[in-house]
Amino acid sequence: MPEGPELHLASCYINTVCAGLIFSGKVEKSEVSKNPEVLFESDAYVISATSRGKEIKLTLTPLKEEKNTLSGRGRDREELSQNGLQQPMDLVFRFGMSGSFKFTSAAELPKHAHLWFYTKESPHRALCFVDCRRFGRWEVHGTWQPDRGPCVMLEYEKFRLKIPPFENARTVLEALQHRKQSPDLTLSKKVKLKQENPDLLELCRAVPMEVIHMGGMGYGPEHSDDAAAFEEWLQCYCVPGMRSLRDGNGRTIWFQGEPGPMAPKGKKSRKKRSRVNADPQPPSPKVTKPVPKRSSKGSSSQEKVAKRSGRKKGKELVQGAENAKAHEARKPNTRSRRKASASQASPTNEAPAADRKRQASARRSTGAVTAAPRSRRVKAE
DNA sequence: CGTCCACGTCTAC
DNA sequence: TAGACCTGGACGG
Repeated sequence: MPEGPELHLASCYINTVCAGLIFSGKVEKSEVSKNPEVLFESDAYVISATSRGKEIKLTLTPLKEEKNTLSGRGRDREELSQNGLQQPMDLVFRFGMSGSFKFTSAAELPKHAHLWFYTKESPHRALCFVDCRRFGRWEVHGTWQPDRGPCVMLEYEKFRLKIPPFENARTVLEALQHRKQSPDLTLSKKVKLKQENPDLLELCRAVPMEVIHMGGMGYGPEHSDDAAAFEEWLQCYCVPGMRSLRDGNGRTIWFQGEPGPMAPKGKKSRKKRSRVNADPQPPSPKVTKPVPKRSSKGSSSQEKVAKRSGRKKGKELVQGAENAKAHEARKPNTRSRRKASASQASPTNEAPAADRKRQASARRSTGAVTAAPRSRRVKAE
């Protein structure tokens, strides 16, 4: 699943489950995937992972002792050294909207597995790239995509754009003038100061870091325990009482309080199917009374999940003062999104299967961070 | 059953 | 800067 902290968690997951494990044989790809074949084969190899922003890199490293006999046939020359040994290989993945890694029994590969690596042991297990919507990509001999921004978490010192959404540049830049630090501080001291006195930029890192330190696999399909904890952690995204707006790209931005002077005006209803939504009411400028942080204390976690499951559509997109009412009215009808998952279909068979329920749309925190007004209040989102 | 929506890129106009 | 690329859950009728 695809956001910064999640990609990083996926790399941690891979390194954890693959620690000390020997993989063997060929790398297999589903029929339906349009991504490239991975022409790697080794009798014994190990897998490790690293992440950078929204990319993850797997490194397949054959063990030294290997005497490769047959596997070179028909393969690209560059894959093999002169003595026929399989060379190490990097694969770079992007997760699209629904990618993830799972480590499972090889006999029962997950539905929507599109690339998998077998362990040498018997019975075999497999590390699988699973991607229901198939927006995910991988590149053989991949490198970090050169024109991507730096990693918010691991390359913080390079991540200094300082541009909150819906604020105009002048305001942002002028505010930063007042935070000037002595120019003779070292970079690391500047970074330390920022950590101790977090501003929006610092929180762009701190928030994903919180997700990482939550442990587990965060959110995503079929991790109900983790997902409940994650939803409890969310302070803005899909939280009743918070507001949302669509930006110029049709992306829903969640925030608390005023959207800022450059907020998109209500006009721009969604492309194509917008007739129904042709917003009769202009966006209410009223500030929603903020839901107190952790106000749900005392209710059961199931209730909390249900409370957050209301969907926003049409004129509800801009949630103003009436939101609390609407939310209350909706509450009795909202279904829990938690559903058990069941069957295990063949990974090469992508026929629609109604018997498998997944949660492809868990909550996220990104909007909360990006749309947050500047101040400590950000922290409450 | 049909419509809307979702954690992201890509590329064709 | 619109679509395109996909599946499947939630919801409305």
